[in-house]
Parts: sequence; C-alpha cells; structure tokens
Amino acid sequence: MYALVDANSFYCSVERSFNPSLEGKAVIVLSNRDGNVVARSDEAKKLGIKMGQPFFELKELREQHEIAVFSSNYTLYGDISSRFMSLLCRFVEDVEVYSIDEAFLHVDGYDSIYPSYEGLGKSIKETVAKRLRIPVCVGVGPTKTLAKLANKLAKQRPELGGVCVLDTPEVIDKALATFPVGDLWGVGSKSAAKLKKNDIDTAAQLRDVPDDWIRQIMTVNGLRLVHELRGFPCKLLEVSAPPKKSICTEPGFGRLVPDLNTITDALTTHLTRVCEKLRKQDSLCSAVVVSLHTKRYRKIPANGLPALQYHNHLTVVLPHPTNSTPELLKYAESGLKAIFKFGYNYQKVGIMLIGLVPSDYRQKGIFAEGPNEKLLTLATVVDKLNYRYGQDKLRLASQMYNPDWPMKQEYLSKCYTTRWKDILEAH
DNA sequence: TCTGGGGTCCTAGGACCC
DNA sequence: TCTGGGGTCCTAGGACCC
Repeated sequence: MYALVDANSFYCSVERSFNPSLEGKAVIVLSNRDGNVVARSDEAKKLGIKMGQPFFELKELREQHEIAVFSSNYTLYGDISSRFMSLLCRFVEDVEVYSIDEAFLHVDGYDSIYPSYEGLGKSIKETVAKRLRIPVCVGVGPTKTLAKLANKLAKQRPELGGVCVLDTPEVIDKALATFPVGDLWGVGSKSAAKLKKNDIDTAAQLRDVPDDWIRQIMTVNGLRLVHELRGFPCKLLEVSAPPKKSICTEPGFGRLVPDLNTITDALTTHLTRVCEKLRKQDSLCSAVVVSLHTKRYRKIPANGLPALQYHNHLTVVLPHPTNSTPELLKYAESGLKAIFKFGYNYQKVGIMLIGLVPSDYRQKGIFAEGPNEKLLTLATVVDKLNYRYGQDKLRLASQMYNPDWPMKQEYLSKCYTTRWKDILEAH
C-alpha cells in the first residue's frame, strides 16, 4: 500500500505558520516578480481567485476584500519542505519526495506500531501540524494513482478528517464511480477531452476500457494509468531521486531589453545559477541551449502596429562535457550572438544544460581535449567560498551585479528559518 | 510471381506534472 | 503598467548501420 501525504495550499500555509493572525483569512502567494497567483488559501479560492491568474487583475477584488498577499519566498518554502520530509522519514522507511509539498510512502509492515492505515494517517497529520503548523492530507491506496485519488478525496470531504483510505474493492469501486476522469493524476486537458468524446466521464469507466483502445489514444502512459486504477502498481516508489537530465532557467527581465550587452549580462547570471545546480548534483553537461524571446502578450500599441515578435533558440554542442562556468559561458555567449537580432525588445533569455553525465565520466574525443581539470577544481573552490560567504561573493567579472532591472518582490516575507537576522522575536 | 530484415540513435513535438 | 518557471516521458519519422 502507498500513502500520499500532501500539504494543503503549501506556500500559503507556510506564510500562515509564521503569522497566525492570517488564520481564517484569504492568503495568496505570487510567482516571480509578483506576476501571477501560484498559491491560494481556501478562503482565497472561495473569492474566485484562479490558479495562475495575473495579479493585476485582482485590484478590484482586493479593494472589496481583505486579501493577504505574499511574493514567493522559495528559501523559506524550501527549508520548511525539507523539515516536512524529514518528519515523514520518522514514520516509515521508504519515502519518495515527489514535489516540494508532497511525498509518497510505502506503508506496509507497520501493523505493530500503527494497527490501521487511518491511524498512521492521523498520526502523520497531527505530527506535521504540531511541529510545523502545516495542515496536510493523507490518501492511502494499493497504487500511487489510487493514493493520489484518495488524497484528493481527503481534501474535498471535510468529514473524512484529512485522511482517506481506499483499501477494499468495495470502497475503491465506490470512490471511482463518481470521480471525474479529468481529475485523475496523468489525465490532462487534452486526454480529458478525448475521453469525454468517447463518453468516459468517471474513473470507474476509464478503469473498465479495453487495454488496446486506451493504449491507442493515450499511449503507454494511459495503459499504466488504467492498470493502476485496477489496483496493479505500474509506478513504483523512487526513494532516491535520480539525477536530473536537464537543468534550465528562463526568468524574464522584468522590463523589455533591446541591447545585446544587457542580455549577455543576464545570460552570465543565469548560467552561474544553473552551473551551481549542475555541480551540486555532481554532473557535467555536454550541450547548452540558448533561447531568446520577445514578449508574447503585448497589447497592440496606439499606432496599431503589433510589437514585432522574435523567438529563437540554438543548441551548442561542447567538444567535451564540462561543468566549468567560464568554459560554458564561452559557448553560451557564442550561441546568443548567433541568434540575437537587432531591433527587437526582448523579454527574456533562457539557458538550458542538456546531455548531463556523471562527473566521473571522462570520454575524450580522439583529437579533442578533455575537460580542463584545473577549471573543474576552480569551480569547486568558488562554490565552497560562495556557500560560506554568500551567493555571488566570488563571481565572473562579466556577471552583472546589483542588476538595474527591478526584481519586483513587494510582498516578500522573511527567511525565518535560514537567516539569523530574520529570526522571529518573542515579546 | 517473387525486389530483405533487423536494429540504433537523434530530434521535434505533444502531453503531462508541480 | 501589469500575464511564471522548471521539469519528465513518449512517439513518429528520418538517417544511418550491417
């Protein structure tokens, strides 16, 4: 049996846990640069605020109702998340961290400690509430898909007390009979539409379709999903996260930028961040993809001419895998120069590291040089110093510092758990 | 009459997840 | 004024190999 433990409105709950006066009030958390809504408390959902809704659209609503607004504070959420996961590891041996706010658990073989799955679920819920003041729901089922479904029911039906166990065929049948097929894990909007066309509206109906048919319309993923609904596990627990296969970043500038110099500065900064992640997972990358975009949603200006659009990307294959920032920068910059076109107002530049291989992988081309070992060592030293003395204390001369564009974060909370000066004071 | 058969690797695009 | 960001997996088709 699998359990899925998932925090309720995680980002909002974290903000609340350090500010109890927000209890019972509408809370929202915004995306980078305060652009869109990425998390909503139940009260905010009731006001009709949609996931992903642009923040500026809420102006009127905010005048009518009291809504607590926060910029996203990933330092804080990340730290609370890791505390959350460590708590879960005290309950069972096998824990798969599935996302920042949810984890799958293997829950078999603990009968002597927890006589029932309900008991285990309640115990987890109470402990997380007590230690972190984060509300969670627990769903239990014979497969990950059913655990996920159970979790959703636990959230929807307050009478369950936050724990839903699907353990017998009868209980599972009953749950599937009314569960909308589009709410299943792995059914997105496209598949939901296709299924609807074929008169499949509930999870129970999907469970009973022929294998060949579902494979045809939803590929092997759909087949796996159907088997999971029938109670045969196809998705197993991944206790140790496999290394990432690609690492990318593509944040917007926050304003429109026409010149290559500024864009190159931003590229250097982005590259510095992704290289740090690359080295942290102990990998080398064998190619970089640079991309450049103008702004998509620009309104047609007064002169009636739509803003010129330009989107392009280029893959630069390296002569040998590396994780050295200056070395990668050379190739990334050449890629940028190749796709940059004068005369546009750009919104963002992106960088993606692909073809990641373990760092002990040293495959030399017959005539090409291997990675420069000195540069690799240098990168390690730079990381250590920056970890100790603060991000970007040691940086490339070409990296923009104190960027002049606004990193809009008007509603940022403090880093209560990771920065000495931000620790709460008790009076 | 009859025009092989089996495989790998890469890429772009689609779909999905949080 | 103002519209996010970071990932994974699968498939079909092309190119290539023997």
